Amino acid sequence: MSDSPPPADRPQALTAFFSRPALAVARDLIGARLAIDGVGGIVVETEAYAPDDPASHSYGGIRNRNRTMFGPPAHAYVYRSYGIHWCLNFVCLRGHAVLIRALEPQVGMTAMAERRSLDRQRLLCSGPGRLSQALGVDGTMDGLPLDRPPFSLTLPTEPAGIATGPRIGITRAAEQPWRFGLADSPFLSRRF
DNA sequence: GACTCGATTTCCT
DNA sequence: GGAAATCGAGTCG
Repeated sequence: MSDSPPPADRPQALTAFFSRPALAVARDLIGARLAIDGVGGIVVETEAYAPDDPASHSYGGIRNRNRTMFGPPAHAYVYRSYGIHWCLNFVCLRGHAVLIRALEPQVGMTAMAERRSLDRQRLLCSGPGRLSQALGVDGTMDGLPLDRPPFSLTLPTEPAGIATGPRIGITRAAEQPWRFGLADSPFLSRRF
């Protein structure tokens, strides 16, 4: 056990964390530290999507595009939005997923600025499409496990002051307050 | 701050 | 074949 003890505890903890409904996971992810290839920051905004939710990709059953949402928890679900942007989600219970909408940049900000052709921190990751561009997320990361590189995910140790509100950019079930975030963070895609 | 437009994939008819 | 889509940048006022 002295050579290279595989930290079997961490991945299990991550799997357990994500083996819950998206609503619970989305709330508890606020304050987590996410990095991809050493580029990332603090999660400040999420949204929950569930199988019985008309706004969710998983609504209506399994399809080619949403296959990953029905796979094992603690994996990435990446899809293209409006044909232009990539969006990063984390798979929870079967058919549940959490959309990562905004980060507070902390590490690798040079790489982010380069990918985004921007230097203003506030705009680096304040939105799902921007975040994906800044972190280099694309379709090849769909289905990758979150407990191994290039992903690095550290769960929050203490509860944060969480604000809730209606989700953004959807037409069905738009009234559900399934958006979560740090109310006073300047890095939100939109204020609550 | 509000509005318009771009550009691609997926799914339904 | 066509509409809708978990958006962002640019423009106008």
